[in-house]
Amino acid sequence: MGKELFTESIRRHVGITDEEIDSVWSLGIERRVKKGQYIIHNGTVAKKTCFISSGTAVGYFIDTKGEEYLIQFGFDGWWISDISSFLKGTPALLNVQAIEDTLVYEFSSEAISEAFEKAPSFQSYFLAITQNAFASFQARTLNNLSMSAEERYVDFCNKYPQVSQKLSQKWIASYLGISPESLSRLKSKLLKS
Amino acid sequence: MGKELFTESIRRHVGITDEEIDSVWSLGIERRVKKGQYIIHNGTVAKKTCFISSGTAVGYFIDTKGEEYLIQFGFDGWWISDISSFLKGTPALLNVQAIEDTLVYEFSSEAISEAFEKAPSFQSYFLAITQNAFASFQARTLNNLSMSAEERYVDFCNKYPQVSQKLSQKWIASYLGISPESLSRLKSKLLKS
DNA sequence: AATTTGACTTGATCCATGTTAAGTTTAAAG
DNA sequence: CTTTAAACTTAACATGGATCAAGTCAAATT
Repeated sequence: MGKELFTESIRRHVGITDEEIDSVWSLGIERRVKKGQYIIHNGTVAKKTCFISSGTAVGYFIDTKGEEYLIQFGFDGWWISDISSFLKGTPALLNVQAIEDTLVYEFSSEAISEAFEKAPSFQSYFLAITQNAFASFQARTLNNLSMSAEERYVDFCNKYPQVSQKLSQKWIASYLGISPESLSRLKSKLLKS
Repeated sequence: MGKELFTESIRRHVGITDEEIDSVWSLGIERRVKKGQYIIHNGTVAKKTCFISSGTAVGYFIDTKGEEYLIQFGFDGWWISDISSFLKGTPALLNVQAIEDTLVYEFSSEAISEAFEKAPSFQSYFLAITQNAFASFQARTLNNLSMSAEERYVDFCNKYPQVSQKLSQKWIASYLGISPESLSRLKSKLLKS
C-alpha cells in the first residue's frame, strides 16, 4: 500500500488529520504500470497527475527529428504529470513512461479540486510541492546557464546520488543537455583525474 | 495606485470578493524603487515577495567569475522574488534589481500566511500563479535542451514581444544562455535572411 | 552455445558558440 | 556642449561538445 508514503509526504509539509488523509486518498485511483508502458502520451490531454508509490518514471519530450529530451523523472513519493497539459487542458508535450514496474495513484483535476475542498491543508501541501518543483527547475536553469557539462554532471550526481543506478546513461546525458558520447568521455576523464 | 492591477491579476484566476481583496491588499507594503536599486540582495535572506505595480525588474545570478545570468524578469502585474530563499529562509542566490523606476508591493511570509487565512481564494490564486511559473520554467528548460540559440531567440521574441524594448541585449543574451556578441551576430543574420 | 539487442566507449572530424580585441554608436553625466 | 562610459557591432581565432562511425561488452532470446 502506498498510503503510508502518501501520508508521510503530506505531513512533511503540513499538519493534516487522519480523516482528511482518508478523504483525499480515497479520490486517487491505483494503477499498476509495467516497465515501458506510458502513463501520459504526448499529443493527448493529461487528465491525471500521479503520485508514485513505487517504481520509476521519466517525462521526456521528442522533437521533430525524433531526439528525446529528459525533462523530469520521479521515484517513490514524487508526483509526475505534464503539468501544463493537466492545468490548461492542452495536448501534452511530454511522454511520461515507466522505466520499471511502477505503482501510481492517479488524481483527476476534479479529484484534486474535491480534495482541496475536503482538506484545505491538502491545498497548502500542493502549493508547497509546486513551489519546490518550481525552485528546482529554476536551479536547473541556473546550472544550464552557468556551468560546463562536467560541472553539471558532478552536481547532478551529488544532488541525486541514487539516480545513476536507476537511469541509463542515455537519460542522464539527455537530462544534462549533452550527448551520451560526451557523457561517456566526461566520466572517463573524471575517473583519471 | 496598483490595487486595480492587483485585483485584476487575482480575478483572472479565481473568484474573490472586494472585502477579501481589501484584506489581502492591506497586508502589502508599498515601496518605490529607483532605477538600479536592489529589491533583493544576494547573500541575504529574501524576506519579501513583491507584486510589481509598475516598472521592470530583473533577477539574476552572479558566478564566481563575476559573470551574470538572467534567471527571471518582471513587469507590471508580475510577482518577483528569490523563491527558494523566501520559502526556505536560506540566503538568496539571486540579485533582484529594478532596471527602471519601479513601484512594488512587498509581502512578507507572515503577510502571505495571513492573506491565505483571511482569503482562502488568495491561496488558490497563489497556487495558480506558482503553477504557471513552474510551467514556464519547464518550457524554458525544454527550449534550452532542444533548440539552437537562433531558435531560442525567435521563440523569445514571439513569447515576450514587448521585452526587447525594455531589456538590453546583454540581458536577453544572458537569458538565452549565449554571449552578447553571439546575439548580435545572430540578429544581423536574421535581418539579412 | 549462438545470436541478437541495447548500453557504453573511443577516435576522427566538424561546427556553433565562446573569447579576445578593436571600433562604432548611443546615452548619461558633468 | 563636451566628456565619459556603457551598449552594440564586427572580425579573427579558439574550443567544447556534436556528429559520424567502429568497436566492445553484457544481458536477453532462441
